[in-house]
Amino acid sequence: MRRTNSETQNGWWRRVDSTPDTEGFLAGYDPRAYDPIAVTVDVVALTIRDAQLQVLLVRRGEPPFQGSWALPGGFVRPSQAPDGTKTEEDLAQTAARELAEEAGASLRPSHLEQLGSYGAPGRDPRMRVISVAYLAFAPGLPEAMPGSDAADARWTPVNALDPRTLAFDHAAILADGVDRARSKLEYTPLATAFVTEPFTITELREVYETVWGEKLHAGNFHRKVLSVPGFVESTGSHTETGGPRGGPRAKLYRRGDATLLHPALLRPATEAELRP
Amino acid sequence: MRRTNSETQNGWWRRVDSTPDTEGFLAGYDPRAYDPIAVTVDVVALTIRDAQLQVLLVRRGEPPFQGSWALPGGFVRPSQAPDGTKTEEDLAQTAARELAEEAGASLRPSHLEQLGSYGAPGRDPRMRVISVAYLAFAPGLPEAMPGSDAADARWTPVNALDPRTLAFDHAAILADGVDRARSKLEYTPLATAFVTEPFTITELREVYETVWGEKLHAGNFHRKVLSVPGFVESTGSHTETGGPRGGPRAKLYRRGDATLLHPALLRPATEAELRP
DNA sequence: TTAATAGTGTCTTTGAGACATTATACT
DNA sequence: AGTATAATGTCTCAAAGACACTATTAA
Repeated sequence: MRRTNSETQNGWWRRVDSTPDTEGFLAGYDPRAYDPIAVTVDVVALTIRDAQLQVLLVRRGEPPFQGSWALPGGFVRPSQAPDGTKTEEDLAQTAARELAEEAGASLRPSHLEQLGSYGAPGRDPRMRVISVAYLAFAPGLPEAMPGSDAADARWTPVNALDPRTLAFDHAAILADGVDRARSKLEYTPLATAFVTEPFTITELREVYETVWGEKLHAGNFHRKVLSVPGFVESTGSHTETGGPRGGPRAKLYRRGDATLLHPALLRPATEAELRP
Repeated sequence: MRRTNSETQNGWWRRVDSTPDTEGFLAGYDPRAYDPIAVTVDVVALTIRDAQLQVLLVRRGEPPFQGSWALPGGFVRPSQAPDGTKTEEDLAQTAARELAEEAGASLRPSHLEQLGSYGAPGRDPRMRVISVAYLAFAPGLPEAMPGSDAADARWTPVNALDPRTLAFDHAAILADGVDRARSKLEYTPLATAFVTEPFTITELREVYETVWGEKLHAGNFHRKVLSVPGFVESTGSHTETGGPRGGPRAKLYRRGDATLLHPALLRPATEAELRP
């Protein structure tokens, strides 16, 4: 149906004032007379800790799904509060704010992108809720979770997670987020979002190995990364020491200016992914 | 902020009943006391007609943006209407329905995927509106638009379109949709969604040339398509006649069973796309 | 001294692209 | 006949991957 027709035809969004000027149009809506739709923003925040891909989860303190773990998120603030305060906020800003409030201001994701929206009827038992999911990459924090607005938030290894323990359809959202991360490593330099600068080529390779879940050939990976224009750029310095079990000191790099990798770092195609 | 906290802390979604059981929780919301957020679904429907990439647009009959062209779309139906009717509908179903109602039931997109959500404050002057955009591919229809629910709907060449004539932020949504289509042709067999079966390799090449906007080498393209497992499969038959200006009759193919192209059909990298 | 690691060298295979060639069918 | 097109062949170059090798550092 056309938006302009739906307003008058089915009464969902009723036009009280029938004059076609904009003023009357704006005043004519009375959506409060009908069942509302809520919009939330949920965040799949990924990091690498202890050589594992981990996701930030918060424990729900109230029903529904009380006691279950869930993705951090919250309702989108409407444009006007009951007290008249204007709080205009973009969806991405909402995602960043939710993340900071859940995990503490110290969690500054180095990458944040929209993942997709989830709006199946019944995904929230209370009402129709459309959730706009965001995907965040953060470098691994050596310390534990900093002081946080949410008492019960923690990083959880994705592999050691029973999907059935997640609230709502968050298991599906998480799976989509991990899929997105895996494929984005192929043709974007986003692996650098998981490490802190400066970093070594080996650290970068460990990002790929952790997210993809497979060992890569160190020598070939090294040469390949350096051959992609703009992926990384040298800092000119080395690590202070060699590895914990020996080996020469590694050269240090920072992020390059490329937005796409060309040629890409393709993972070997799995037959199962190519065919249904 | 955590979802469970936001409900009590800032009063956006007020809990009237403080007992923590689910029943009380469900009854406790009173979102009608606050400014609502509306959710719409808009569709970027692309096809190829007259060797041009075209998008389906509808003319708005009412303000805002009265007289402007817009993407087909409409409000998402809440789970319960005022008369008590339950209308449970998925977001993708909503997109398909909007498309059918705008362009007539004959428009059956051969591909429909979610493109992204657009929720910047002020993108709709009436109220806060979150739009979930979908991307649809349809084979070119030789006839004009069939009898339709919307009187003023038409296919428009994307290139000959002044973005300023589009309502809301639909120019940005359209640009994102075209970008997505261009890159999806590289690593998925979705070019076949723009043609009707059976098709020739030349028809498939014309899809790539039209969407990418550049000529491809016919011979190399031919060999490449046939070398990708599962992209197309032969029907064993030929076209009835040769081309309008001569040439042998072409073999006919149908879609294969691949979901990803391996190896992919990469377009030559533009330097401007790799660097900022 | 032993072992592990960073980084480089070499070879093979695959694939992309430029270009040529053959066969077919329309005007 | 002349021309356009479908389909295939050939050659070159780039890149991925397997493997080897050297240099450097920690235990």
